[in-house]
Amino acid sequence: MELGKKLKKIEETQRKLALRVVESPLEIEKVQTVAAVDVSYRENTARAAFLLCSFPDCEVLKTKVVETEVSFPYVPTFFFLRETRPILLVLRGEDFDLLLIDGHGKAHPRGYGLASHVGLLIGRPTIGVAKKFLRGAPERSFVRVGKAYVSVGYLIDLDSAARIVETLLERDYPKPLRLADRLSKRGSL
DNA sequence: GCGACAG
DNA sequence: ATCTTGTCGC
Repeated sequence: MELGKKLKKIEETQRKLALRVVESPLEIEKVQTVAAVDVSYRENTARAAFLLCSFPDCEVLKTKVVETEVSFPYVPTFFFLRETRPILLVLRGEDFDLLLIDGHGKAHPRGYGLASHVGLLIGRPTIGVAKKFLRGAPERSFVRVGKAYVSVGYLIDLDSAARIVETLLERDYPKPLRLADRLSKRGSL
């Protein structure tokens, strides 16, 4: 089956899974640790970085890096096909109260971006944090915090997500994600 | 056919 | 995301 046809089927899957995204307030007082993940590429290798820090202080508690073969090309609005695997790999065995992901959650044409997909798979609260707006995102599905576009990933609501990202903001971008980005690109902090 | 489009 | 020189500004 050609790629276009496959993507059509995947679109349907995204719409179906979007219905299973749980959106609910998260008690910020109970958040003690926040994790962030980011992925960088080098030829056919994806390098996923995991960073755990305390909340709200954001003291780095742990870092981890794993590499894996890249399995899918980057296709806008199908970004999750490319990054889900490396992310699940680096998250294996890790624990945290909340996860920040470099990509959109509900701020997506079908209301189901990478952050929602990862959240649904691991059953933990996730927040989508992107640097750019994605054409086709539903009205009011995101909020601007600093320079970031924040949206609901899973098990959280937009209000809680915005407040948490606000708390972690450093130079207009959440610190854990900046560190995870550096970690994935350089291999160390 | 052309343009736009998370990372 | 990644490839990359010089250049502008604080």
